[in-house]
Amino acid sequence: MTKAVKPAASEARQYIRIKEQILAEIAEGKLQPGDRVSSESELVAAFGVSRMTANRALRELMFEGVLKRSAGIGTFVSPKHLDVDLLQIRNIADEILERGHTHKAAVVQAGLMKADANVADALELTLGAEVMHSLIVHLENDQPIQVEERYVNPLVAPDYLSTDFSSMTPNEYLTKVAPITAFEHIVQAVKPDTTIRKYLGLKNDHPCLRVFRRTWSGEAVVTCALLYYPGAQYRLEARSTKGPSKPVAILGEKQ
Amino acid sequence: MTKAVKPAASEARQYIRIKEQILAEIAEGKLQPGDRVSSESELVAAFGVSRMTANRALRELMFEGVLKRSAGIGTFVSPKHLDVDLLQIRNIADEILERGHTHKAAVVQAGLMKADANVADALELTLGAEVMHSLIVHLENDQPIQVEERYVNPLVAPDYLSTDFSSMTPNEYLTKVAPITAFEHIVQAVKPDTTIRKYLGLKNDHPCLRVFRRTWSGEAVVTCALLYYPGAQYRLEARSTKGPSKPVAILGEKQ
DNA sequence: GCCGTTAGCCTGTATATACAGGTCGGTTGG
DNA sequence: CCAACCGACCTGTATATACAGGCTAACGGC
Repeated sequence: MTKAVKPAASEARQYIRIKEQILAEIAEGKLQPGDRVSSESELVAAFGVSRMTANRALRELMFEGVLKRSAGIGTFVSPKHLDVDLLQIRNIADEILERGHTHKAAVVQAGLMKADANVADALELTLGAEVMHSLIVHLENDQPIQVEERYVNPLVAPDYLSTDFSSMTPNEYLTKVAPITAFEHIVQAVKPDTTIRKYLGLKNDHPCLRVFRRTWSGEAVVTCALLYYPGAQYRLEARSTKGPSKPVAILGEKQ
Repeated sequence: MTKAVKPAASEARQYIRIKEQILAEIAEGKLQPGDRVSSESELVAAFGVSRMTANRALRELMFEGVLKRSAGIGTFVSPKHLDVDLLQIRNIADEILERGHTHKAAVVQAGLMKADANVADALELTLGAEVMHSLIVHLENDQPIQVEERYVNPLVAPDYLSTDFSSMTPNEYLTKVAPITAFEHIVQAVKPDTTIRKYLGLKNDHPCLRVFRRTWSGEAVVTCALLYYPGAQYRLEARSTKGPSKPVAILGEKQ
């Protein structure tokens, strides 16, 4: 036992290692929903950590919905652990073309800028780092259908700004140069500000769906974007893998 | 100094007390989004706890999206602290309770009805089949926070209507009788109609997030629901399993 | 005046230890 | 035979301590 000094040099934090191993075993099916996972003291022995560290790993996984714990019994893989990996990351251009319509992208703005606090935070870069920025309006049959404000990590996709967005959407390009390994979507209903209203050609009180989306490739954040959709016209679907294949009318809407 | 024994008899756990006080100060406006909250060592002094306990309280509030922390700077109130996790299918009651608030469910309507075309389609039943229907308003601290209009497949959950929804949410009950094996979420931004506005206490032009949600148990559709959230206050998060753990400010919102 | 060092505060991580209380199975006494 | 008890194991909470590394402001030398 090394004497309570620094544990793993500059390596991955201990509790992260434990979490990763458990997640890996769930991913490869070694641990099934309902299965019991190692107790805190078993992890102490296996990883050579203190119980508080094992406790933290298990507690966080419980918070994240992966595990369920109960005192006196043990820790178990949560039964409702669906593989949620796909929230349909679709290309807006493909969707429009599928409907038999034309797609155009109007680049309103594109250039370099220094990251402010929010952008730096979102891209996991330092304050003031140089990032690429673009503002694009997507048109379906020449009608605006989406406003896309995007910030791109130049370390991952240095050639972003020289892409021709009329032949390839930003998303398409970025997916090509850096395959997505993780993503995050935060969805809100908002009243769009005047700029967005102007680009989308909306009336004052028109509700709008705003998606804040970030994608990762490995450890690096590739890009984050604010996507504005005129609300009533657009829908975002999230499905588990076993979900439905056939689209269904949303209740409360006229067919 | 009391010697590391039992701290507060059988009373509220220390870290919960700290979390509750911070949440209370946010609720009553004493702490505004962006404000700095007490540092760990200040909490140590104020509550007479160890730093690890203060650390846990702050860390959990960060996980829940209430606070943002950065080493060397301090801990700050997150610009947004209400959220719903879209893919981690969470219970609205749990979420509210976690925030230290009270949850009540007001059953506005409940009964049997014949499925119209849309409902039959959504539940994968035949037109005119008998289905169960409920309209429930969820209240957080007696403020309406969600309207839930639900249709339930009687073949899967025949006892649905006799459930006591004050002690158990519909979702909770249905998950118990029929474990979810798949789900579908469709999200839209809408202008709520007068009925929904009335229940949520919203102004005319307030945007609203509407989630159309269906869940399966095996081959059968268990239930479908329309969930209305007051838009600006609410957000939905969708993440891949390897996604970020730390909440980030949404671009375009003031810090 | 400018720049670099430093001291001090902050969070992040990790350890060892302690006591509480829940659950379960086995042993013991009626 | 059954019930009551006990001990083993588990999680939950809390403490005190330690070292790391990010950030800032103040001080001092050139």
